[in-house]
Amino acid sequence: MKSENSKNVPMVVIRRLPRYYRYLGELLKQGVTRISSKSLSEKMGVTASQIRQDLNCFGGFGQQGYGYKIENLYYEIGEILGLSRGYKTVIVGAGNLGRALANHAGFEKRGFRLMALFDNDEAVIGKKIHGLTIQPMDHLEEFFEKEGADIAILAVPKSSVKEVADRLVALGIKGLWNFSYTDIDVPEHVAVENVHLTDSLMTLAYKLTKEEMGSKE
Amino acid sequence: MKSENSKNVPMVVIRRLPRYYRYLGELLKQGVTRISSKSLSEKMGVTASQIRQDLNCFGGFGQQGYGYKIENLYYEIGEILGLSRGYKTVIVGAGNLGRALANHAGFEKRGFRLMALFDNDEAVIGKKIHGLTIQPMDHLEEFFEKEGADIAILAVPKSSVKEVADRLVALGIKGLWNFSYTDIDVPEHVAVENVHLTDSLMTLAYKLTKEEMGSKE
DNA sequence: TAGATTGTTAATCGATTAACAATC
DNA sequence: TAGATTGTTAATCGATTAACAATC
Repeated sequence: MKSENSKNVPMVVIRRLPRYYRYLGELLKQGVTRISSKSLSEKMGVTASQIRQDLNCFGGFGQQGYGYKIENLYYEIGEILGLSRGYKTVIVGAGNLGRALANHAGFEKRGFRLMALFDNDEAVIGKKIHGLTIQPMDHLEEFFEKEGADIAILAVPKSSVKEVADRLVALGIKGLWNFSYTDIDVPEHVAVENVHLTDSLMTLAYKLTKEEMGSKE
Repeated sequence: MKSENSKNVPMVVIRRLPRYYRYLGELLKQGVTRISSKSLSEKMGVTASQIRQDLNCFGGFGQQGYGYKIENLYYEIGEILGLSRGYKTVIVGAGNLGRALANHAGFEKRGFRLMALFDNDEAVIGKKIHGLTIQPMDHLEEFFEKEGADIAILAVPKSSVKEVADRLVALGIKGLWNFSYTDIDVPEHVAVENVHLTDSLMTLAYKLTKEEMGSKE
């Protein structure tokens, strides 16, 4: 058993945890109770070595000669990620994307609590989405005083994301999930995770392009 | 100048190209015409070495003693990614997310052509989104016969993604942009790019959790 | 020309895989 | 116990950074 103080786990390992979590959840749903790194590796298309190395960054979750108890491992990964912490989440920018994200089933299932939506467009303010009324941006400060929030989902246009991010940082936000087509610059203690959709689509385009080149030569 | 046949550029380099493209586009908009790897590296928070190494996977785009002509480099990266190929794109699954993606401004600006939306929910079929009428899934085969498509955006629930993906592969799709909360299994010649939103949110949660742990100890 | 900056090689760093002793 | 599989160390592989000769 390693120290709880998982100080320097490389980010590349962290980014694999949600995928493990996903596969383990699936197995659990199928009623499977234990699994070896070898058979999990075959399902996931990675090496068993990598799975064991990754998990051992956090502690000895397995049992020699037996493998891993799926329920336990699933729970532990959830804890590492902080899914039981019930992070309070707000959506800033209730356009098409913001509203779609509000209705995204997965987030609340994974323990995130959607508390409010904000926008400055009169056309959407007052609309009810996923049981919540879209509030004007002016209410942001008051909301943070009363309720507070851990995570803000940034679904605003590129042009306003800088200003909005600064405002949220001033209000004490802990993490920003950024969907705008630009990187944002925040103090080091604020966590940022970017979802650059256009970047991802361009990467897909590259793969097609490469495939086409390959077949022509 | 290296060979055009950019066969073995590591994926990790490819994934950085859209970000270069983004920064270069921004500079271009600001009227900047040339840049050195050093000053670009400062803007982007990466090393100048990495920029030069990355770009040299594709050819000598720069000029010693001068740097890179932004317009030229921007164009070249666009070509590498295949942005001028006008990839025909369809959205399968016109729920909240699918409809939001249809309205996403960035894609058409980057050369992707949205041709059609499909869904099997009577409640949305016939609705007009972004100038296109949502069609029933039955029309898929006919559409591919008449028009064809390169990329399908998969915004269907996890439960049907496997079936939908198989169907699209049978129709000759070249790339799948997968938004469902599951990995998909397709023949090797079909490109897949996953956008696992929940995975990304969990990664963000980890960062918050780590931050909190750190401040408590 | 002198200064600047690339393209590219070599050195370093980090991540993945292989191997195996420990042990359930 | 014997077989299986982990945890962990060592070996390999790949990616990043540093350095510098080439050259604009």
